[in-house]
Amino acid sequence: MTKQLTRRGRERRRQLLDYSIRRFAENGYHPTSVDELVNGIGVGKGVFYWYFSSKEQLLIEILEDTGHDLRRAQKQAIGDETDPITQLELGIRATMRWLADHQDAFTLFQFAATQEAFAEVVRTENRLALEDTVRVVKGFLGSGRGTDASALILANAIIGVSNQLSRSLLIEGGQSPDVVADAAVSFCLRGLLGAREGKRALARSR
Amino acid sequence: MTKQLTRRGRERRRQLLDYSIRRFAENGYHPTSVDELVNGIGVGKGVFYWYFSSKEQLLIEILEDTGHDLRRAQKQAIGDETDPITQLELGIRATMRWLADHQDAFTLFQFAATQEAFAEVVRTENRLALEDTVRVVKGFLGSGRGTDASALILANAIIGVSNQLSRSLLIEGGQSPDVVADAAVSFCLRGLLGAREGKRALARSR
Amino acid sequence: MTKQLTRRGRERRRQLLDYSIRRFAENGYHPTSVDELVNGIGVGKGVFYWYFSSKEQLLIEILEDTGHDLRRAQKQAIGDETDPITQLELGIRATMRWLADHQDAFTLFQFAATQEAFAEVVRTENRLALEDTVRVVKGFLGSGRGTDASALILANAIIGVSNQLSRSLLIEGGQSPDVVADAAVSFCLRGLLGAREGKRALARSR
Amino acid sequence: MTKQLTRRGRERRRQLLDYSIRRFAENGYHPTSVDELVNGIGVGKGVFYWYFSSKEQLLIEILEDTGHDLRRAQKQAIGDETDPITQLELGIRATMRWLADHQDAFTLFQFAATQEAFAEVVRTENRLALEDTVRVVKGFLGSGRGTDASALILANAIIGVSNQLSRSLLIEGGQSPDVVADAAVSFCLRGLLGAREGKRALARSR
DNA sequence: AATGAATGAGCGTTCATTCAT
DNA sequence: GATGAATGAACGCTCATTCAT
Repeated sequence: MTKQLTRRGRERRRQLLDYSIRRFAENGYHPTSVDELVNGIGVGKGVFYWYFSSKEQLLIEILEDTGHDLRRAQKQAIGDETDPITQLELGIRATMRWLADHQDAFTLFQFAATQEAFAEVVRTENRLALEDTVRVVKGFLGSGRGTDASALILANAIIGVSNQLSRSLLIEGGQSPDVVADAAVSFCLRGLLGAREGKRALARSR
Repeated sequence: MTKQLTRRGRERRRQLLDYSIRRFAENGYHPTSVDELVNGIGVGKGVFYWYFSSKEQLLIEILEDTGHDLRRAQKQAIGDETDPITQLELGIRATMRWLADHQDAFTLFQFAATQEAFAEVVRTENRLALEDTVRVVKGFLGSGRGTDASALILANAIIGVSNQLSRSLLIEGGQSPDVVADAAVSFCLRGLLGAREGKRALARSR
Repeated sequence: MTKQLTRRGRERRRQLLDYSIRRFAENGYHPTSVDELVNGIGVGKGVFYWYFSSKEQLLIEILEDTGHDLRRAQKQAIGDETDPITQLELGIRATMRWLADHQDAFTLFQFAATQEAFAEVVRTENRLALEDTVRVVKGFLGSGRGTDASALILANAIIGVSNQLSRSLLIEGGQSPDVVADAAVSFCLRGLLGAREGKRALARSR
Repeated sequence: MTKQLTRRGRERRRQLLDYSIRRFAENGYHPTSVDELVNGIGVGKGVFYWYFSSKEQLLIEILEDTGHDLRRAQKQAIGDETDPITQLELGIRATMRWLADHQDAFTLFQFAATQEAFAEVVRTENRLALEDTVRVVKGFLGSGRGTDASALILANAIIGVSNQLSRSLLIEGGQSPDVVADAAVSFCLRGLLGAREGKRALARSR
């Protein structure tokens, strides 16, 4: 299916991906023309279509690559840690560091989420990220009544806090990933601990 | 500056705004042409340029209108309530209800945030929303050392939770605004209460 | 369905049709770009797409217009003549005159017949032309066994002779439509008369 | 001039010719890219330009090859037959059989006749085919006043009948070459015989 | 206020051809 | 002989915007 590329081919492809991510994020996907991409790199227009079947497909591949890379970074950070609280903390820290290094990709996801053409990919990537978080949250909550619904809500809340803090403090506020991570971790842990207390209190009262 | 419009003129303008919001959200700002907008409404091309100086200006006006409307809804919900916790709860509930009714506008903000051309407006609107939230959070924290930095972080966390839960549970999950608001409120309150405890403990220890 | 055009609009459309017919025939459909067409007429490129949805659709409309016009000319020439032989002669003469005046259209049909994209239209137009001819031939043969198959063959033979003579003598040979028509008529009539004799002889022998 | 090829080279070239004839006929000359040709065969792009100097030159060679092959088939069918009527019949039968086997090539000629770039080759091939037919017709008419003009007309009529019947009955109608040939032969012979009668009557009357 | 027509720069994409390996 | 990569002009088409009526 995928074309077999020589080493030189793989480098060219990577170069196009990286440059496109940057320009799409800086200037917007639609306002950035294929012409601009190839001129920026200094190659002929045909090169683009040798490596990507269309501009749309390029962004799709960027989103997939990128989502995969973030999840990989999170998994690697957690390693074989078994305590859910530590897992959460390690995951959030890894996420902040990754977002600090890949702000452009983050912007592209935000954009792609608003376009029908990319909705499918974004949904898939979001689902995968959510599943990972849900898993950690469930480890934390233990099993019991209402765990599934609670875990989904809490996982979303955690992702919301992380994204918003990363955007406002890290990207716009220029703070360091670790400081931002501290803030996110402590807010989320309080939210989570309270949720577990609530669940236990509910269980005792029955 | 602003053109003086007849009643009929004001209705036409409103019609164009509403239809554009819907189409921009469904189909994307760039992929939706002015042609499509005027054809969809059934008027000639000139009409569009009678009411808006450009397509770009149209989206700017949408964003401003919309941001203003959300803040108005929040203020109205809070009314003259003075307890910060209740203020926060009323604000989050109003936000959820507004987002449920204006999902398209929400999508447009998300899109506009990624485009240089609209970054200024979005930043302004976000700043205003943040300031409102910060004010409530400060009321809650009381005054003291580190309040400003803490309030900014907490306000962002609250906004992050609200947005993410609205997106995933309300828009995609199809749940009712009030149920989603419950979840957001309880997560945020735990985060906030914990933060106040922490601050007090810190104060005592000095 | 079809856009309502002002008088000026109708004239522009006609101008585009006529110029395209000429350029497509002289230079080929594919080698002639939309740019060339609009530059040749001295209008902007958008004008083309105001009147035609695509270059392909333009040729389809040319073929339909043209086929309709030829049949109209033939019908008008035959008028209320009732003798089949005279009908045939009048039809062939009208055809030759029309082909002399519309050599470009003739070329376009020949081209379109070879392209999958236009095959449908060409088939339809050919069928209509053939049906008209078959009708005349049947009038000539009378009814009887094998008339249908014979009429189809004879009608095709007549069309083949007319087309080939028009191409080689009229278009390339530069002879007058009436002289070429004489040749076509006499060859076809001999072929037809012989066919009727044959049919009668066959009938008598039974 | 022509490159000296190894056996393998000759086979590759033949493979390219055959595949191109098919694709050009099915899909059109212009819409079929060199890329498609080499991918269809499974070779690299360079191979094409090793054997043919350009896509245009490829079609020219196809037309020449093909025209030569048809005339060869006709000559072989006639052999050393001396009776003009039998010659004509054998020629038409051979033509029908050849056309049945080479419908794609027939389509390509029809296409090429409409393109300035190939007009020269097509004219040459048509002239050669016409000369062969004229020779047979002259043999039939004998010599005398007006023979040349008559022969040209009759030869064209014969070719027109053959081509049209082949197209409509053989290719579209799916009938057998021999049945179609019967129809063409009998129509043409009646046309020819009548022409000879006419010429003799004319001669007697002087 | 409103329309239909027009503009023309610019877009995503294709493709015949070339060339280093 | 053959390949994968590259070129860049050209193509069909779109679209924000303007304008005469």
